[in-house]
Amino acid sequence: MQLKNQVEWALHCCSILAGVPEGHFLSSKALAEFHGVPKEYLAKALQALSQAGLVETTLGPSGGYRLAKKPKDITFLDIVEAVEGKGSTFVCTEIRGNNPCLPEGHCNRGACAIARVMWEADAAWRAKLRAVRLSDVAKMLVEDVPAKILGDVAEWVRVRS
Amino acid sequence: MQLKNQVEWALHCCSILAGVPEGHFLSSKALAEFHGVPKEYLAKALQALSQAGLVETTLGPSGGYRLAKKPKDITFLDIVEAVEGKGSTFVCTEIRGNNPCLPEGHCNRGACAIARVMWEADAAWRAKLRAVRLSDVAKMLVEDVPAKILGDVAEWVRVRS
DNA sequence: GACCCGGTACTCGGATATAATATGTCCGAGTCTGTACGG
DNA sequence: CCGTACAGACTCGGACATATTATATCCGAGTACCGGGTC
Repeated sequence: MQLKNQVEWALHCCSILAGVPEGHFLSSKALAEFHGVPKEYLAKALQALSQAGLVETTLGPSGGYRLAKKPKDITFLDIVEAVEGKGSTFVCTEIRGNNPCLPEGHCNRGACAIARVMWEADAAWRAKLRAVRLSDVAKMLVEDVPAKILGDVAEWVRVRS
Repeated sequence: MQLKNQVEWALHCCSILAGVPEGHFLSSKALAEFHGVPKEYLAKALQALSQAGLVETTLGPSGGYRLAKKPKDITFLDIVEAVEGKGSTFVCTEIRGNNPCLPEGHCNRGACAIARVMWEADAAWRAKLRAVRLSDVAKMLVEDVPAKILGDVAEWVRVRS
């Protein structure tokens, strides 16, 4: 099991979009160039974000994407679920129903014990992702990345938006 | 992203193997019949468990599988990792390195902020799985499943092992 | 009667096809911008 | 000089191929059991 690359791309793109000046948009082409990934394919990830209502789009020259909410109101989980879907990582196919020892017409009450455990773990994963907001990334970057580079990136975004 | 069906099968199989009488084995054929899944394919999941050292095998008539450790010493994480691999669900491809604003020869120190968050969530997921042991499943089943059925299953296993 | 030996049937393990999904690419519909023209 | 209409170019969005992974299946190597033969 492995998350799609698009998840990583979407997260990085949102992190960049958070720095787009008010009222401006950043095109998928610019985002693709910035991250060094195929433009056409990255567009699919951005589409998913758009359908999830996380980003807004505009067509035409100087069009592109921008966040639809404030960075404070977008969680990692929002982005991950937009790309990967909201379904649980574990799906119970109820194979316990094939148990030959079950009496005819037996009906299992509630979820099976194994599924419960797996779903709990899944919930813990999602809880961790829900706890981190896009605004938190900005703070981390300030600590990690030299101010000079941060400034250059901001300038690069400003020019392309 | 979705876990393989084999994970579910492996968990259920281990839960059954925990009830095999001391010194006996249960064949993949029996496990497949019990769960109503293709025998040959289930064997792959059991192979993974075997390679991970979770189960022991014997060939020949009355051969098959049995747990290599006590149910108390086998966690859900052990089983999941045996089938899915130990790799993180999130892989960082370091696309930040493609950032055009980076000075020549710039070397990123430490993991990128986004990867750190994703890995933390992954760790939380694994921690939940590590906290549940195979022996806990037996307790849950006692609460969920009528004693009559539990007894029938134990008898079924005894006959086939 | 006890021991040894060989055949048989059953087991696991890895190598091999098929289906589903993730990855990557392409083209068309729509719209904003910039310019040229007319008032 | 200002407003308007139009052409162009750029955007997103979905439809279309390819690569990788998951699913399912098959066959061979190896071993424990069982029966017969021998001491």
